[in-house]
Order: sequence, then C-alpha cells, then structure tokens
Amino acid sequence: MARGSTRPTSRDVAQAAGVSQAAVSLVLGDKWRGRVSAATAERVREAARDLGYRPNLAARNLRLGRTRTVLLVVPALTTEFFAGVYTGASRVAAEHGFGVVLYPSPEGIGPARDPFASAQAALDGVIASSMAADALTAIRGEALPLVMLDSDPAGSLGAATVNLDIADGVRQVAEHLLSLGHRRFLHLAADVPSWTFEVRSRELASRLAGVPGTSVSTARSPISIEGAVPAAQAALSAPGPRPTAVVCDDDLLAAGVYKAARQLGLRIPDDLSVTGLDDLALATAIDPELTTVRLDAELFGERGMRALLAVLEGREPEGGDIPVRLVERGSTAPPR
Amino acid sequence: MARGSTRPTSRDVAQAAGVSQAAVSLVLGDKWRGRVSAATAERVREAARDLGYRPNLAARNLRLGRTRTVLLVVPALTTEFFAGVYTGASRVAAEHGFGVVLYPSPEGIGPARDPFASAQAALDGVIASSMAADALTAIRGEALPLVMLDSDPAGSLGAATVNLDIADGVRQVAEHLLSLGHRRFLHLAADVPSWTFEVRSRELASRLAGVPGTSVSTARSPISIEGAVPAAQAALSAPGPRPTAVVCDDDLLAAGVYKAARQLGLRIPDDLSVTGLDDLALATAIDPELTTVRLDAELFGERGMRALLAVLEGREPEGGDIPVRLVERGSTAPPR
DNA sequence: CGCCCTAGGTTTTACGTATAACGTGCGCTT
DNA sequence: AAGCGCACGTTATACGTAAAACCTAGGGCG
Repeated sequence: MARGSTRPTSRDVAQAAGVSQAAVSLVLGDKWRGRVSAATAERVREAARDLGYRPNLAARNLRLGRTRTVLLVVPALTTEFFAGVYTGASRVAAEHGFGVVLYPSPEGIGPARDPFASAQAALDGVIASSMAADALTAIRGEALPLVMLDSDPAGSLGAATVNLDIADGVRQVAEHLLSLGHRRFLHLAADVPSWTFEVRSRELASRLAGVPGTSVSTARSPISIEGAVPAAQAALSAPGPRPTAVVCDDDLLAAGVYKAARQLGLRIPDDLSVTGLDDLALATAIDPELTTVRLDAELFGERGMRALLAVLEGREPEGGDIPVRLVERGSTAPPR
Repeated sequence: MARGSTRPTSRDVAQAAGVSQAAVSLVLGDKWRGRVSAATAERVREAARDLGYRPNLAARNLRLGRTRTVLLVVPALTTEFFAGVYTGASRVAAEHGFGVVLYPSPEGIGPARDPFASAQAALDGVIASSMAADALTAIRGEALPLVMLDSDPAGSLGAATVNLDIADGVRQVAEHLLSLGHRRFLHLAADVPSWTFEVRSRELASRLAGVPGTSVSTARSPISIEGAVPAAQAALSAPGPRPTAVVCDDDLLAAGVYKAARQLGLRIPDDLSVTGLDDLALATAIDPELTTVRLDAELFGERGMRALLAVLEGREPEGGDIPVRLVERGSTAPPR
C-alpha cells in the first residue's frame, strides 16, 4: 500500500499518531505507565498496527548493545540428535525472549570458516558442542559468554559445561553385556577427537578392568553408516577369536555394523551382539531393533540454554550431569 | 588484556593508528586505494589486529540497511534432507559474503511462533520450504524477498520457486513397478498439506490411469518411522486383495512399512515391494536396502540460494526443475 | 498564596559504522 | 607563474532506536 518502498520507522508511527518518536518507543516497549495516557498509548498502538510497523532490529541491537540472540555451534546437521538439542535450547530461549541461531560447521565448506562471519547477527553468547572442533578456536577468540556441551569440565578453562552422563551409559552397557556372558568385545569408536568420545573408551576399559578373562579391541570410524562398514568388516574378520559383542560410540556406527555383519554372514544377535548410543529413530527401524543408550537431546539443549542464561545474568549455572538410560532391545543376547 | 570490558571500536583503532575513524573504515572496507597511502593503510590494519578489532555488525547493518543474512525456513530439523539443503545454501551464500540462519519451525513450541522474532537478526531475504506451513503466513506479511522451495509455481503469487522434479520421480517409480508386473498399489502419503505431496498423488494416479487392471488405495501418515507403522499395518490388513507394492512419499514412511510388514509376517520384497523417496542414509541401513528416488538436497539448497541472490540483485532467477533419479535396490521385485 | 509533585508528554543524545562532502599541500603542465 | 588535479586525508552526517534529561500545566497542600 505504502508508496515509499522503505519500511515504516518509529518516526512514521509517531507522525501518524501525532506524538513524538520517544512516545512511540515508550509505548511499544511497554514502559509507558505513568508517562503516557492510556488513550494516547492506544492511538500509538493502532497507528503501528495500521502501518505494519516492525522495529528495525539492527538499530535496536546497536542501541542496546545486545541482541538476545545466541549461537548454537554443532558439528553437523545430519543427525537428529542435534536437532533435538536445538529444539530444547530454542524452547527455553523463547521463554526468555531470546532467539537461537544455528551454526552447523558445514562439511564441504572450507575448513576454518569463521562462525561469526557466517552468522552475521551479533551475538550475546555461544553454546558449542565440543565435537565442533574447528570452530572452537574462533569462539575462544571472541571472548563471548560460552557454554560447552559434553566437554571436559577440567579442561574448559572456566567456561561453563553441561554434560550428559555418558560414563554411566557406558557402564550400563558394559554391565548388560557382561551379565549376558560376553567377554570378548570390540569397541567401534568415533574417529573424532572429542572429550565425549574419550570418556567412552576410558570408561569401557575401566569397567572391564576388574573382570578376569575379558578383552577389548578398538576400531575407529567416521560417524556415518557407510563410513563404519569397512572398519567393522576389517575388525570382525581379523585373525584370532572373533569378538562376541560390539560396543558402538553411536547408533549410526551400529547400523554400519549391521551392514558389515550381513556381508560377512553373521547374524545379530545370534553370532554377534551390538549396542549403540543415542537412540535415534533409526534404532527401531533396523532389524533386530538396537539395544542402545537413550540420550535426552532436548533436555540437553534446554540445560545448555539455561546455563548460558545464568552466565549472562551473572548467576551460577546449575550443576550435575544429565542421566542417561540403557534401552534393551533385540540386538543383544548371550553369546553362543 | 584490555582493561575496559567493551570491545574496541573503529574509533579506538583510529586513535591507536593516529588517523581518523573514516580512514579506518576506508582501509578495512578495502576502499582505500587512492585515498590513503599504503603505509598508513598498513598501520591501520596493524592497529586493528593488535586491538583484536571486530566490526560491530549491528552498526554496520543499520548503516547499510542490509545484513547479508538470509533466513532458511524448514519444517523440522529431524531429517537429513534439510540438513543437505542448508549445506548447499550455505556454501553458495558464503561465496557471496552472505550468511544463512536456520529457522526450523520447532515441534513443541507454540503453534504460530513468529520466525522473525526468533531469528533476531535482521534479514535480507527468505528461503522457505512449502512444508513449513505455519510460518508461511508470517513470512508473507514481511514483504521480504522470498524464494519458495517445492511450491506450486502457479499459486506462489509472484514469489520465485525452485522445485525438484518430483513428478518425474514418481513417474520413474510407477514405471519401474509396472514393468515388474505390479498392478495393485498402496500409496502411503504424507499427512502434511503441501503442494509437493499433492504432486505425488496426482502424478501416481495420472500415470496409472492409462494402464488397465491397476488400482491404487491411499493411506495417510505423519512423516516419521513410528508414525507410519499403524497406518501401514491398517492398510495392509484391510479386507480385499492385498496390494503388492507400497509407494511411500518419504523414506521414513518406507521404514515404517518395513516394521509393519515384519509384524504382519510379510517379507520384503517377496510378499511386498516398497519404494521410498529421498534416499536418506537410512535407505541402505535397512534390510533389504530400499528402492527409492534420490533427491539432491545440496543442489536444491544451492539453487534456492542462487535464486534468492538473483531476486536481491533484480535479476531473473534460473528456471527449470532439478532432476531426480530412481535408485533400484532390493526392496522391489516382481509380485508372486 | 507559594510551592512542589505528578501526569503526560518532548527534546536530545548515543550506539558504531560507511560514505559524501570538504580541505590541503605539492608537482606538473602550459 | 598561475592554476589544476592528484594524493592523502579529515569532518560531518545519517541510519532507527531507547532512554536520560528536560519541559509544562494543573492540582493538592501547607
């Protein structure tokens, strides 16, 4: 309708309502009580509605020196896990008038792209997964309020951390497989340098250390179904007695083990027990359904966002790891 | 190091380099040739580096009236498909100095949340999937440059569209199943009102219309593995002759059909052929591997971004649908 | 009656950047 | 020798908003 192609500003609203720009700002910012009469306030709101006024966020951000926008840095977008993290963080953020912008460290784009160049929005703070290794150095350089997800609490140099109790998950897996009678394990580990994966290896080894007659070999693989197939195939056809159970760092790796097993003629769970970690939708789509550790991704995101809000407000973030739970399904059975 | 807690501004850099703020802006904006001596330019750059200067994006956006930031609106984050779209769009955007912000219309957050409140960044334009129905009305209201993904070219009211050639994909599926000898079909359709799904139904019906002795029934399901199971189960155990082939609107639905078939004691592909659409990683993780239509999600995202750039620059967006391709795998065979 | 307080505004300023408009010397041309 | 353009800058201004500081009239109170 408007002739001019530019968007209406608060000044246009002021003119339409017959008041000053300051009055518009007060009314629309809900700070008018005792400063503007109810009638005038209503006139301003009406004018704003008529003109389709939307505040210019760049101007507001500049004025206020903050953006109510937070960056969530994730390693990649291809798993539903981080989708859940985003959903949870976004929900909490919305409750506090914040927005969340996603920075998936994109595969195929140059290695060290600057997240802050990509998310052109100015930022109040950052939540970063420890898996997004490339981005981390850039983040440190910004000196922004930072919350790390699944990162070494000791090595985070003061940044707040929110962690899943992965160690407990691995303990539950080990317990379950030991009680079924397994003794020879293969640990199919993620090929990504990150504290959260180191924990898995360490905890598995430590849990098995006390049990006589156990052995565990390790293979490494990129985190994808197709990527895991060759690694699993090699490890399962290596000389010497074959492992009877494969503990995977991730459900995707477990799906790769299924494929490898099919190609080797091994049947799950009769010839081989398999466990995953995540409980993706995939876990119940494959046959047999996967015994895995359920991670509550949304709660993870919520806690991350809450921690960041706490940091922004100078409070102490809530402590304590997020509990996880073994889900027993058809991919594990006693060894033959 | 710096005592003051606030970030250095271009004025601080100017002072450190002994020049005016304008000179800093010229040098750092790479517009200094013929205006500033090489020596001075170097001094400015050095000062900026020493102070760790980063331009305030809010101020720049306000000044320039544009943000080089684009919003990508997707229905949800849970499928790797839109992850690919994001990756492609992001790559092209980066080549042109743009950033992409993601707005996944989040499940579980109130129904009609305003994407522009969530992405607090000001925006130059929007790329929106036609599946993100809730968000669309809000987008229209903004009068921002808009590119629609997989949307009715006729009904898009002037907005540019970039489409996958889904109709051709469905034709290839129908052709494949007909040539195997199938005549009774079940169409497991997505329970989402969107042009891209209407196309699937229409095209399937139209392709089968010319072939005598064919029949197709339709069942609807939400787009998720678990959601598809009851719908598939009901449709496959309905009275009357059972369909010999199930055409699914999405790979996730196909995975649900696998589960339903297992529970009904039907074997794939002996008792039932199944096809999907997307070619997710899931497609080769399930057994038998899924015959499906491969969509090039990254190319889709790239084309979407290119179209938006064209709109922003007043050019005509490139036309033509993106080709898709049937991938024959183990889930389809002649009916018994 | 003089004063202050309050309601109901307005004027002004600052946020940090990009750039248009405006100097200034100096060397070169004619 | 007058002038003119070029090299090298600087000064001033605008973007749109939020909010501090300021103004004014009227009523209540001592």
